[in-house]
Amino acid sequence: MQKRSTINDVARLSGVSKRTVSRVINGATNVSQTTREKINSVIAELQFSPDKQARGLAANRSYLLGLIYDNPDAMYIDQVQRGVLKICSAKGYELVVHPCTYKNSDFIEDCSHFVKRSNIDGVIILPPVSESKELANSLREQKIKYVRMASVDLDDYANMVVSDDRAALCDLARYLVSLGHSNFAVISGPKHFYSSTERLEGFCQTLDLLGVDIPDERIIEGENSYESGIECARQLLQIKPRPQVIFANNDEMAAGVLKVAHEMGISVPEQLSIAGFDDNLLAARVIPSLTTIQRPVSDMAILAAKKIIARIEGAELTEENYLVKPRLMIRESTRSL
Amino acid sequence: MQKRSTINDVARLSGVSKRTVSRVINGATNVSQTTREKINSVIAELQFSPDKQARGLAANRSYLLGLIYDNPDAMYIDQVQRGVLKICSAKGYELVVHPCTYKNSDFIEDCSHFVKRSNIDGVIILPPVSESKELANSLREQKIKYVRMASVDLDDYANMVVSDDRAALCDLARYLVSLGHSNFAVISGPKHFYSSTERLEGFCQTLDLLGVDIPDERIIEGENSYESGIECARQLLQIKPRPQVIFANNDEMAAGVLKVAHEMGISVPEQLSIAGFDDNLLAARVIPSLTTIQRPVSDMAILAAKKIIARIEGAELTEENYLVKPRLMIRESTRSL
DNA sequence: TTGTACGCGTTATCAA
DNA sequence: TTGATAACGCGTACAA
Repeated sequence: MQKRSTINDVARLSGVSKRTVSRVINGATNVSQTTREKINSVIAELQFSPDKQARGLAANRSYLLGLIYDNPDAMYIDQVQRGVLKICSAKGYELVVHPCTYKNSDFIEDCSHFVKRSNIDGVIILPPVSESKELANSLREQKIKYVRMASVDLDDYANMVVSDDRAALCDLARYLVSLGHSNFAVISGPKHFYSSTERLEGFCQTLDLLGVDIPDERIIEGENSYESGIECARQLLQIKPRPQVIFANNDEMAAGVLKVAHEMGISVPEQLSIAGFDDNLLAARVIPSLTTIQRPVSDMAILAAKKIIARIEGAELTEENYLVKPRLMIRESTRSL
Repeated sequence: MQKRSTINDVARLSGVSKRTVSRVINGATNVSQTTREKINSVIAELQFSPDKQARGLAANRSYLLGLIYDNPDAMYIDQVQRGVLKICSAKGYELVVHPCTYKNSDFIEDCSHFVKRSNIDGVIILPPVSESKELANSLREQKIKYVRMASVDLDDYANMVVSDDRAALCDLARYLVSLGHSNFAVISGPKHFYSSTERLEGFCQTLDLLGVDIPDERIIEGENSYESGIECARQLLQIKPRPQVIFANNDEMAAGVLKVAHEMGISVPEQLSIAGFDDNLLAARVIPSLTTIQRPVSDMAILAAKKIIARIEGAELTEENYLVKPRLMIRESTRSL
């Protein structure tokens, strides 16, 4: 295996200076058609590609994108990674991952240390970490570009890709009411997440519009885990009259509800309808399969990657469409009365 | 925010040449105690840390580790990533991910292009891609160090971290026989994966030792997907006499079996015991929860990261323990007669 | 439109 | 034990 060819080789074989080669590589316009063609053919022949390190050192860029997240849902992460990579590897960037622990007290420090030592040009932040104002501030101070994926519009649109959870929950509420239900209960997500509030409000307000009320004691706060879903379900299912529908803030908790219903001999969906959120691996696999809401994760990831690269490369961002709408997936766990 | 301090700043403030600072940074021994201390204090004061790009350019290293995989199981990927990161970020490396598509004809080319353009110092390869001899060869030609995670020992031990699936399946077979079963069926994985063969053989040979035979028509080949599990289960469950136990090569397929049993009114585990492999998200969540085999994924990932870094840094690898053994997880889907 | 020359922040050779 | 100084491969003022 011979050594990699450099810009100097290309220059020499093309009979021009490396400055001109550099121009061609970086797509400068002021190069004559003929020399450009000559250079390109030599580049192709040598299979030359510029060295990232050297390039980064000279231009103060690393061609590395970061991904910061703390999400228990691995499926989500995987989809995001693949989506982002589709764009960024096509544009010559690599993706450096950084899972973190939101709850740790040194979380901000940990992330800002990461962006510093990794030298990334920009970073995409996933929910729920993306909701952290402190992290965004810290990144801004470090002059590092970021894009946050979230369920609420909590920053300049240039820094956001948001999924309209609220709208999706309106759809779900309408669907459930159309099934004839009026006796609802909710296991919400942790209140300190904006996404939980968005979903809860979208659901309740729509029910309210349709003339359905949920008493306060039938809305309890879970922790988005399977175990928490079990615990909350136990509480809700002993209220009289027993709820006919339970909406859980995510599929993990909905799976917990399913488990409890099974234990208690309550048949789903005959005696109880259950709906979740995420459409994760579980949703289609459990018995009965879960009615849930699917976020267009891949689309969001692609959008986020495009945005962060555009910003790194100094493109002007038009007020483009940065909002995506999740989709209701109707399966077996919900039924009409 | 001021500019980052460089090795020159450190040298100037310490009153030495930057060559000496470089020595201290890289832990060379031939520096006097006093100058070393002086330099270290200046480094601490300036919060200096060497720039990765420059370092890479000079030393022909990137301090980047790659992760190549094509695995449908996102949980597995996530665990591996976190495990690897635990080690590599502690040692000053970042992790660059590269999901790929094994089946594509340009798969080898795609991966080798990745290692070329990303400039990674070494790469960890996950199953099933890790079984590809072609990929390993291609990497070797490119003089790039790699570590393969797999179920079989198919390379020099320095390049491998292997999980002893065969041994785990012996355990499972013994357990199931101890339950009193003798009427078995298997949904194996694709035959072209070594892991499928390892598991199948480990299972069947142990049964054989225990005096239990599985007729050929009760061993069929699945594709490791949920849908494939359903299809195979339909086939197996209409054989007379109906199998009392089905082992599926992974949990996804086992979940498919569960689904079919439910459809056919066969109660699990009363009339049918089911076992899977992976202990993925599904296993503990489905009803009844799945008896399965858990790989110590995190341990393997950590081991792989340690190995690849040791090799990059030229450490001598002793014939250390590179074999880990998966663990039988007994849950609700299996029962004695 | 093209080229010269220098800088980016390190490591490494060689001499002192 | 230390220090000039040359790479490393590329981008970019500035000049032509």
